[in-house]
Amino acid sequence: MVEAPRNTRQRRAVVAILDDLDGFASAQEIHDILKQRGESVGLSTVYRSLQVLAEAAEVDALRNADGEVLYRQCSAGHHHHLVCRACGRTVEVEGPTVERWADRIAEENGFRDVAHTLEIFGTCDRCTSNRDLP
Amino acid sequence: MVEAPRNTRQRRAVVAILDDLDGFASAQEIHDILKQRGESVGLSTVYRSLQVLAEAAEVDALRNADGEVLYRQCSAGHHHHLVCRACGRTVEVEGPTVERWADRIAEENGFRDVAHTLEIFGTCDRCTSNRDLP
DNA sequence: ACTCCGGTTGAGAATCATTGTCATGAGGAA
DNA sequence: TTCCTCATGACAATGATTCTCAACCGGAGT
Repeated sequence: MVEAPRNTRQRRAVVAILDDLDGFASAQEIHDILKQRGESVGLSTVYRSLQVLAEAAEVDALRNADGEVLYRQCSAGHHHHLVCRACGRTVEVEGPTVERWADRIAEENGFRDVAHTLEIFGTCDRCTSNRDLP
Repeated sequence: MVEAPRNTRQRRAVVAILDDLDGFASAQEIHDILKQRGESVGLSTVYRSLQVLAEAAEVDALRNADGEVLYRQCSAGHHHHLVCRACGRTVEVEGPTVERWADRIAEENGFRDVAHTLEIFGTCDRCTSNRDLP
């Protein structure tokens, strides 16, 4: 039988941050924000909490171009992301055509246990207009 | 003016490996193969060569689930990959519909300098039948 | 409210891919 | 061949992430 995770201050704090943020953020960024808010949580615990949440599909995880893992609280169901490289602001998008296409391609080539990654990166309008400021 | 890269034994050796392999491989794997073949090349040099080749778009690079960067000599032009998680064997695929979809989504949301990542992972038929061998 | 058990925490060490350093080596143009 | 550079490679350094393990605390039972 699987044990329900305990309701600790630390895990609540991490979830609260994810609630507030609207874009993707790294574990280290979340750790910093927690420190700023005065409800410090150990870095290891931040990583562990995010892992658990990601496995439970309560948050989405993806890698940026530098290979860092970013996390975000998302709506349920399979979807993809349009992510601002600069600020992490994110738009959730659906691509039912893409899903079918990917599965068909995989099947045609005899691949099993298929998964796919699809993310769109760009610079959002806000960050574009904030260029070259002092 | 841009200098042409020098034609060194080490770079030739790395390219030769990429020629032989048909799937994606990590820098460390390529380094190991070079060592096995007796034409040892420093690990730093393997990394540098692959970086240069990737920037020149002579090889494609992607990250596996563990965050490792994998390299492969691919055909020219924009395309995506169906990659075997177990052996790295790869099928190049095109998805013109996906490209247009991604660009349209980004534009509709005011994002600039758009790029996208799309990879399909699975277990290929060979690796599926090789399961559970001694 | 008290106890106790086992999951949870956190400071620091460890891991591991990747990058930086810099003295030495070797393309290749003249 | 000479010489100027860029390239190489052994090694150190980086940085995100994971591991370790003793101390801690949530919460179920009493």
